[in-house]
Amino acid sequence: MAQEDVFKKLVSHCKEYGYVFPSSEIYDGLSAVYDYGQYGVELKNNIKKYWWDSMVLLHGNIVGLDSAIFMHPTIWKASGHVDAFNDPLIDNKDSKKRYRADVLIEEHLAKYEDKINKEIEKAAKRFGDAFDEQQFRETNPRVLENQKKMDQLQERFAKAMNDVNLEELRQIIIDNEIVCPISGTRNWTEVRQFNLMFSTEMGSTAEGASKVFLRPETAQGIFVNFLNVQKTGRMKLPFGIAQIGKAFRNEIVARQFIFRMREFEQMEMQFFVQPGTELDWFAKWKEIRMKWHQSLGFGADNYRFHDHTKLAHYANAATDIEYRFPFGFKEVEGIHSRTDFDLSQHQKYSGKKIQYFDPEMGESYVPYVIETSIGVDRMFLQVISASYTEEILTKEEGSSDSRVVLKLPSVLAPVKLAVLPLVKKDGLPEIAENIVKELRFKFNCQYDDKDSIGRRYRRQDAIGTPYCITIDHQTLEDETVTIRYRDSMEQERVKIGQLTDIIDEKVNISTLLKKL
RNA sequence: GCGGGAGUAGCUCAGGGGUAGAGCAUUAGCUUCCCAAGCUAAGGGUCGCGGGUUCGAAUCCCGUUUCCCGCUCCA
Repeated sequence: MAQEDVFKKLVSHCKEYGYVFPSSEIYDGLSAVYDYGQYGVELKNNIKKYWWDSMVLLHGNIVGLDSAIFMHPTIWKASGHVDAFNDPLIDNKDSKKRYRADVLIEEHLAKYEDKINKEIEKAAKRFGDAFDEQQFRETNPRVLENQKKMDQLQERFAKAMNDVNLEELRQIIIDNEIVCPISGTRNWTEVRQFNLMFSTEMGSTAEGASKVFLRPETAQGIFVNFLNVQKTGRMKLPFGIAQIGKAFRNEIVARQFIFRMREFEQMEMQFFVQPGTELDWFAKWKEIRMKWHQSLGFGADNYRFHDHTKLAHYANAATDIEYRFPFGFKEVEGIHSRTDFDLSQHQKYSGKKIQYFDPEMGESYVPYVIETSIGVDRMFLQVISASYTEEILTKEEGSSDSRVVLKLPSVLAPVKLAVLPLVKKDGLPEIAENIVKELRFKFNCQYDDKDSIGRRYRRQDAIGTPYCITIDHQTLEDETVTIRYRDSMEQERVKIGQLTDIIDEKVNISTLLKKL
């Protein structure tokens, strides 16, 4: 089956079995927003718990934080989000290409510059040593003409950008007869602004309200709390701060199910280190994080690093951990060496000294930062697409049969076990109910006595329940039950009294953590 | 934004002017059988939305909207 079809089936499986629903579905949905259903939320919580414990529980020098989604607007000035991601975009209707309107105009300005320079070059050749560039610039009519046009355009462009006047930007493009480099036409759409960040009003009255942004990343909440955590926790470098939380981005297109959503959840850890040691720590965190992913057993071949050659303005090294999704290798987690960019920016904008006094070196400095940032939803998609399996089974008499099973790691599975009376009589349901009453304190359990036992097994397979406990007539005699394993479909007979220990050993999160 | 495809039951789809259908799923009961599809019954739909043509529209026409795929952007 084509991978694309597998993905489609996975998406509808998620909806049909209570993992992921399209948001606001009864009102025709809301593009690129999804809700997690009864099993989805359990799986998501388990993923978050596994990440949190691997960071905060296992590292004495990493602590947690839960900073607010609303933050002071200046934070986004300092981080560069306000200026760097506010591009005015324009489309050419013929070539269907989209451009940044400001870039088109800047390129046009550069053309005037080129023309002037060419004039000067020509003149320089002609006049030889006697050439006076300054005088030439001031007197040559063609240079003056171009210079004047350029200055006027520059002025008009700067004003339009400052005023965020999108209509004026379009008018500039039209007036200067700027054409699409591909189609060569001037058939332009309106200029539209794509804001990365969602904004809202803070303050209940219209007059007193001020604009605040919904955070586009959790990282800044960590940076602005650096001093609070460092001082109150008496933290010594190197140390880390971890946070799980929602973030919001106005993506231009948002697609591929929960891979790219407008509202999503991040698990970020910012690790503060001594300047100069950051690349060693970068390498170390690459290794740690890859190990975390691979501990889930989805196959080492399905992961790779994608090192960035083009770095963001704040980074001096960056890599992605990519997973082989049904639609190709895609980023799940980013690891960035962010230098001291963020803390320095906040130091500058807030006017507060954000530094660490290093007792060994006897001096203060702005720490460097290694960031690990993983998308919860992408991780969810990784887990579920690695687990989704369609199997053809051959029965003993030769007929074939199929099943859909989510082979989720037991530790992450939403429902750990189902307790099933083989038949709905002879006191078997009562025994099953008693077992559920006992086990529900430790595990997410289900009881089911509807339909044939085979159907009930298949239902549990579809939601990824790793263990089914079946109560049969032998139970009445010797207090044993069978455990049926989801992946192998094999069964094992055990004492009722042993169930807690047997299951706990398999589903306890520490089983995974010990592998790290 | 452009191009293409699609909206009929929870899911997969049929029906192309004349009473809204099937399979699976769901619920209740029967059956008691260790790996789906045994029996009986029930519930569930203003056929995406709005307008038009018509005695009559899920069906024809116009508009609109949502979703999916591709392109443009992505710290």
